[in-house]
Amino acid sequence: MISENSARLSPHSCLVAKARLCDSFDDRCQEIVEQLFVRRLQFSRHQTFLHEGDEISTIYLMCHGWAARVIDLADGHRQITELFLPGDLFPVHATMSKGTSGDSIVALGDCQISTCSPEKLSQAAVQNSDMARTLWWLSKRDVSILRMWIAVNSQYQAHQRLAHLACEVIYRLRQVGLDADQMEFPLTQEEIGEIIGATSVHVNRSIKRLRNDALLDFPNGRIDIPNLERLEDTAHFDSAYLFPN
Amino acid sequence: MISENSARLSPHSCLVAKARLCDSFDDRCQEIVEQLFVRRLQFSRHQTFLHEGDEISTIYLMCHGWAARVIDLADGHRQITELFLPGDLFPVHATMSKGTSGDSIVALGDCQISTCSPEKLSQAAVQNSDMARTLWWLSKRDVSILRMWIAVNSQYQAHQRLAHLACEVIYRLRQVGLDADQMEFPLTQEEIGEIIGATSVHVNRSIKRLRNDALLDFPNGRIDIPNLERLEDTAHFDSAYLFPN
DNA sequence: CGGGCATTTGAGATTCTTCAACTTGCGTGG
DNA sequence: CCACGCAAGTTGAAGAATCTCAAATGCCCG
Repeated sequence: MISENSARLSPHSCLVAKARLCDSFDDRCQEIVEQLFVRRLQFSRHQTFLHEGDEISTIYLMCHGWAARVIDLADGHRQITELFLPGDLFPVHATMSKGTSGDSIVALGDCQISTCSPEKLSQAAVQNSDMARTLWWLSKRDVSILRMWIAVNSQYQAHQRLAHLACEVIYRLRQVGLDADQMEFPLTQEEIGEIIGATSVHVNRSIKRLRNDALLDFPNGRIDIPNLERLEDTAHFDSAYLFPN
Repeated sequence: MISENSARLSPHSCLVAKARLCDSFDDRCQEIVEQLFVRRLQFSRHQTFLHEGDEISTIYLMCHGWAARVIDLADGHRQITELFLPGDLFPVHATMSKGTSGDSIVALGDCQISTCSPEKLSQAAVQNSDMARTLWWLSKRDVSILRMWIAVNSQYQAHQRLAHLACEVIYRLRQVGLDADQMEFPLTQEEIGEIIGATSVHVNRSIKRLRNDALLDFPNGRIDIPNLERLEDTAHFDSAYLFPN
């Protein structure tokens, strides 16, 4: 699919675009990243990067595709707690802190990723404090998103949560130079429900409502936002938590 | 009040108790913490540690009392995204990454804290990689809690969310050697609602339900759990996400 | 063509919110 | 000591949001 090509970047350019938002990330850091993340891998939909309980032995850099961190609750409910888009490095904490994973990370569609061992990245962070600060900045941004998800999922109604998610995805992709209009949107309504905390039936009705208001639609596995500004209004979306500067 | 004394620890012992759970935290790290966190401060209920938009210039170590990180959403809703209990260090990310705060941190009751400048702590982390790894571990644990809050708030019903919160508080206090039974429980029903994402009316009815089932009550501003095991069952609580080892 | 997965729709039950009123405890000033 | 006010807890009733169960439709792919 030709239009897909524009969404396929060089292995590091997407991370670099994001990390450039962090003051500490300089040319030297970019060199380090380019030297460390050389191995390439592919994952296909539903393949897991990491199983719950696994010892974490790889740091991933998403180059193309989406993945999700999933918590399986004891009563059978599932919750997606993190979305990994192109340019995202994960799991960031495993760089500097050994341990097993408490939850799993699964591919939401076909993914191209680049990898590095925690040891090498950790060594780079110990030797270069700008690199260490960049990792802290990446983690801080991830945490900021987690906190916003708590707030949005706890306080907003389903159609607002959905609108907020859509806005976040748009902005996060823009930060790494991608355009959501021209990419696949790989989430099923079931999976959207596992993000915003709603059943797939209710997600379906929330989409219907936003579609009727000409705010949001998902035609042909893509996302369509006729009027982003109005969508942001209904979601009370403020991009500050994504550190857009 | 005499029974309160048992909840008042030496400035560092609570953090140390928690950090000892992290492999990297050794005697040298303990020395560093004790040398750095010397300044003492008091905060009283509703005082703010940090306003939204403030430049972060202090790292806090909670010695006694509770605080909360609060997001004020654009539509007037408020959400507590983090609870700071004795032994908690915050904001951890500010140690290694400068910037302004996206949300505020407020005292939920009278607090005794110890402080340190981000510069000094950051310097210690750059010079001593065990210290750096300890900070990463503390952050990883905080993030693990954030993810669980997303899952619980998104998937469970109000009485389960309340039960889960109660279990978490019990276990977190135990990790630093405190006993919730013998401490004040400083949250109003309104504030509980801002944590679990429910109105204070609904919180009240959820408490009533758990009280009727002899699972949980809040008599005289304290917490009473007649049967922790049964409370954990209704909350589907599994303490693994608190890294209890 | 058929099977499987995702989407869509309907109807009824449950959870949660809203609004309003009433109660309780507690400190403060007269 | 009492009166008052205020914050927090409690309760009722109506309505909105969400879930559950069930069925129908659409669509891709072998």
